[in-house]
Amino acid sequence: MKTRIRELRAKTGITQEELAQQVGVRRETIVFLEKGKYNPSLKLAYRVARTLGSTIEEVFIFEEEDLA
Amino acid sequence: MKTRIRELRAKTGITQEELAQQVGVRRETIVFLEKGKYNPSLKLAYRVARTLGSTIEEVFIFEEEDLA
DNA sequence: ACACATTGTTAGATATACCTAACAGGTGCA
DNA sequence: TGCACCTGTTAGGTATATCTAACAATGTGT
Repeated sequence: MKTRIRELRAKTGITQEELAQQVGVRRETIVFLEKGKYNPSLKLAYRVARTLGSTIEEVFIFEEEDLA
Repeated sequence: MKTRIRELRAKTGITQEELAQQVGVRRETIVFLEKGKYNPSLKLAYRVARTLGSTIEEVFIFEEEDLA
Protein backbone atom coordinates (compact mmCIF):
# COMPACT_ATOMS: atom_id res chain seq x y z
CA MET A 1 0.00 0.00 0.00
CA LYS A 2 1.29 3.42 -0.90
CA THR A 3 0.54 6.62 0.94
CA ARG A 4 0.62 10.37 0.44
CA ILE A 5 1.80 10.98 3.98
CA ARG A 6 5.15 12.44 2.99
CA GLU A 7 3.59 14.66 0.37
CA LEU A 8 0.92 15.96 2.75
CA ARG A 9 3.46 16.40 5.54
CA ALA A 10 5.51 18.55 3.21
CA LYS A 11 2.46 20.58 2.28
CA THR A 12 1.62 21.33 5.89
CA GLY A 13 5.28 21.65 6.85
CA ILE A 14 5.31 19.24 9.77
CA THR A 15 7.99 16.71 10.64
CA GLN A 16 7.60 12.97 11.24
CA GLU A 17 8.10 13.65 14.92
CA GLU A 18 5.35 16.27 15.06
CA LEU A 19 2.94 14.10 13.12
CA ALA A 20 3.72 11.20 15.44
CA GLN A 21 3.03 13.31 18.53
CA GLN A 22 -0.23 14.70 17.19
CA VAL A 23 -1.37 11.25 16.14
CA GLY A 24 -0.20 9.66 19.37
CA VAL A 25 2.31 7.13 18.05
CA ARG A 26 6.07 6.83 17.88
CA ARG A 27 8.03 8.38 15.08
CA GLU A 28 9.19 5.00 13.80
CA THR A 29 5.56 4.08 13.27
CA ILE A 30 5.18 7.09 10.99
CA VAL A 31 8.34 6.12 9.11
CA PHE A 32 6.96 2.64 8.50
CA LEU A 33 3.56 3.93 7.49
CA GLU A 34 5.08 6.46 5.14
CA LYS A 35 7.05 3.71 3.40
CA GLY A 36 4.04 1.42 3.15
CA LYS A 37 5.81 -1.08 5.38
CA TYR A 38 2.72 -1.91 7.27
CA ASN A 39 -0.98 -2.01 7.28
CA PRO A 40 -2.18 0.30 10.05
CA SER A 41 -5.27 -0.12 12.16
CA LEU A 42 -8.31 1.73 10.90
CA LYS A 43 -8.30 4.16 13.83
CA LEU A 44 -4.66 5.01 13.31
CA ALA A 45 -5.27 5.58 9.60
CA TYR A 46 -8.15 7.86 10.57
CA ARG A 47 -6.04 9.90 12.96
CA VAL A 48 -3.24 10.29 10.43
CA ALA A 49 -5.67 11.38 7.74
CA ARG A 50 -7.41 13.91 9.97
CA THR A 51 -4.15 15.29 11.30
CA LEU A 52 -3.04 15.84 7.72
CA GLY A 53 -6.35 17.54 6.99
CA SER A 54 -7.51 14.80 4.67
CA THR A 55 -9.49 11.58 4.45
CA ILE A 56 -8.41 7.98 4.72
CA GLU A 57 -9.01 7.17 1.08
CA GLU A 58 -7.05 10.23 0.00
CA VAL A 59 -4.04 9.48 2.19
CA PHE A 60 -3.80 5.71 1.70
CA ILE A 61 -3.65 4.40 -1.83
CA PHE A 62 -4.97 0.89 -2.25
CA GLU A 63 -3.85 -1.47 -4.97
CA GLU A 64 -5.43 -4.40 -6.81
CA GLU A 65 -3.88 -6.91 -4.47
CA ASP A 66 -5.48 -5.21 -1.47
CA LEU A 67 -8.84 -6.45 -2.67
CA ALA A 68 -7.81 -10.09 -2.95
CA MET B 1 -16.37 2.49 16.73
CA LYS B 2 -19.74 1.85 15.18
CA THR B 3 -20.37 0.47 11.73
CA ARG B 4 -23.09 0.26 9.12
CA ILE B 5 -22.09 -3.25 8.14
CA ARG B 6 -25.31 -4.88 9.28
CA GLU B 7 -27.42 -2.23 7.61
CA LEU B 8 -25.53 -2.51 4.31
CA ARG B 9 -25.53 -6.27 4.50
CA ALA B 10 -29.29 -6.19 4.82
CA LYS B 11 -29.55 -3.82 1.89
CA THR B 12 -27.56 -6.13 -0.38
CA GLY B 13 -29.11 -9.23 1.14
CA ILE B 14 -25.94 -11.09 2.01
CA THR B 15 -25.22 -13.06 5.16
CA GLN B 16 -22.27 -12.72 7.55
CA GLU B 17 -20.91 -15.94 6.10
CA GLU B 18 -21.09 -14.67 2.52
CA LEU B 19 -19.53 -11.35 3.41
CA ALA B 20 -16.76 -13.17 5.25
CA GLN B 21 -16.02 -15.37 2.25
CA GLN B 22 -15.97 -12.49 -0.19
CA VAL B 23 -13.75 -10.46 2.09
CA GLY B 24 -11.53 -13.42 2.87
CA VAL B 25 -11.92 -13.65 6.63
CA ARG B 26 -13.75 -15.87 9.08
CA ARG B 27 -17.36 -15.24 9.93
CA GLU B 28 -16.50 -14.52 13.57
CA THR B 29 -14.36 -11.66 12.38
CA ILE B 30 -17.39 -10.14 10.66
CA VAL B 31 -19.45 -10.61 13.83
CA PHE B 32 -16.87 -8.74 15.87
CA LEU B 33 -16.51 -5.99 13.30
CA GLU B 34 -20.24 -5.56 13.04
CA LYS B 35 -20.49 -5.12 16.80
CA GLY B 36 -17.59 -2.66 16.90
CA LYS B 37 -15.66 -5.09 19.05
CA TYR B 38 -12.43 -4.40 17.32
CA ASN B 39 -10.44 -2.06 15.28
CA PRO B 40 -9.72 -3.72 11.92
CA SER B 41 -6.67 -3.27 9.79
CA LEU B 42 -7.00 -0.66 7.08
CA LYS B 43 -6.90 -3.23 4.27
CA LEU B 44 -9.64 -5.29 5.88
CA ALA B 45 -11.77 -2.19 6.34
CA TYR B 46 -11.20 -1.41 2.67
CA ARG B 47 -12.25 -4.87 1.52
CA VAL B 48 -15.37 -4.80 3.67
CA ALA B 49 -16.34 -1.38 2.35
CA ARG B 50 -15.82 -2.34 -1.28
CA THR B 51 -17.64 -5.62 -0.89
CA LEU B 52 -20.60 -3.71 0.51
CA GLY B 53 -20.37 -1.29 -2.42
CA SER B 54 -19.33 1.61 -0.23
CA THR B 55 -16.36 3.50 1.14
CA ILE B 56 -14.45 3.14 4.38
CA GLU B 57 -15.68 6.40 5.85
CA GLU B 58 -19.28 5.50 5.03
CA VAL B 59 -19.12 2.05 6.57
CA PHE B 60 -17.11 2.80 9.69
CA ILE B 61 -18.34 5.56 11.96
CA PHE B 62 -15.65 7.25 14.00
CA GLU B 63 -16.26 8.94 17.31
CA GLU B 64 -14.60 11.76 19.23
CA GLU B 65 -12.46 9.37 21.22
CA ASP B 66 -11.01 7.88 18.03
CA LEU B 67 -9.15 11.12 17.47
CA ALA B 68 -7.53 11.17 20.89
C1' DA C 1 -43.13 -29.24 17.01
C1' DC C 2 -39.42 -29.93 13.95
C1' DA C 3 -35.75 -28.79 10.80
C1' DC C 4 -32.62 -25.42 9.05
C1' DA C 5 -30.27 -21.15 8.34
C1' DT C 6 -28.31 -17.34 10.56
C1' DT C 7 -26.20 -15.17 14.24
C1' DG C 8 -23.65 -15.01 18.74
C1' DT C 9 -20.05 -16.57 22.01
C1' DT C 10 -15.98 -18.66 23.92
C1' DA C 11 -11.06 -20.34 24.36
C1' DG C 12 -6.53 -21.10 22.72
C1' DA C 13 -3.11 -20.32 19.02
C1' DT C 14 -0.62 -17.34 15.61
C1' DA C 15 0.73 -13.22 13.19
C1' DT C 16 1.82 -8.61 13.24
C1' DA C 17 1.07 -3.70 14.50
C1' DC C 18 3.12 -0.83 17.57
C1' DC C 19 6.41 0.31 21.42
C1' DT C 20 10.98 1.18 23.31
C1' DA C 21 15.68 2.29 22.97
C1' DA C 22 19.61 3.05 20.54
C1' DC C 23 22.42 4.38 16.81
C1' DA C 24 23.74 6.05 11.92
C1' DG C 25 23.39 9.13 7.72
C1' DG C 26 22.14 13.40 5.72
C1' DT C 27 21.37 18.43 5.56
C1' DG C 28 21.77 23.17 6.78
C1' DC C 29 23.65 26.69 9.46
C1' DA C 30 26.98 29.13 12.85
C1' DT D 1 34.63 22.19 11.74
C1' DG D 2 30.95 21.40 14.61
C1' DC D 3 26.28 21.36 16.24
C1' DA D 4 21.26 20.74 15.61
C1' DC D 5 17.53 18.73 13.30
C1' DC D 6 15.40 15.39 10.48
C1' DT D 7 15.21 10.91 8.69
C1' DG D 8 16.19 5.85 8.43
C1' DT D 9 17.11 1.30 10.49
C1' DT D 10 17.49 -2.48 13.72
C1' DA D 11 16.32 -5.66 17.61
C1' DG D 12 13.50 -7.32 21.32
C1' DG D 13 9.15 -6.82 23.79
C1' DT D 14 3.92 -6.18 24.33
C1' DA D 15 -0.75 -5.87 22.83
C1' DT D 16 -4.26 -7.26 19.89
C1' DA D 17 -6.36 -8.50 15.40
C1' DT D 18 -7.37 -12.61 13.21
C1' DC D 19 -7.73 -17.77 12.90
C1' DT D 20 -9.59 -22.23 14.28
C1' DA D 21 -13.02 -25.12 16.16
C1' DA D 22 -16.86 -25.97 18.66
C1' DC D 23 -21.15 -25.02 20.57
C1' DA D 24 -25.32 -22.02 22.00
C1' DA D 25 -29.11 -18.96 20.80
C1' DT D 26 -32.24 -17.00 17.85
C1' DG D 27 -35.11 -16.79 13.99
C1' DT D 28 -37.98 -18.62 10.06
C1' DG D 29 -40.64 -21.65 7.42
C1' DT D 30 -43.20 -26.14 7.26
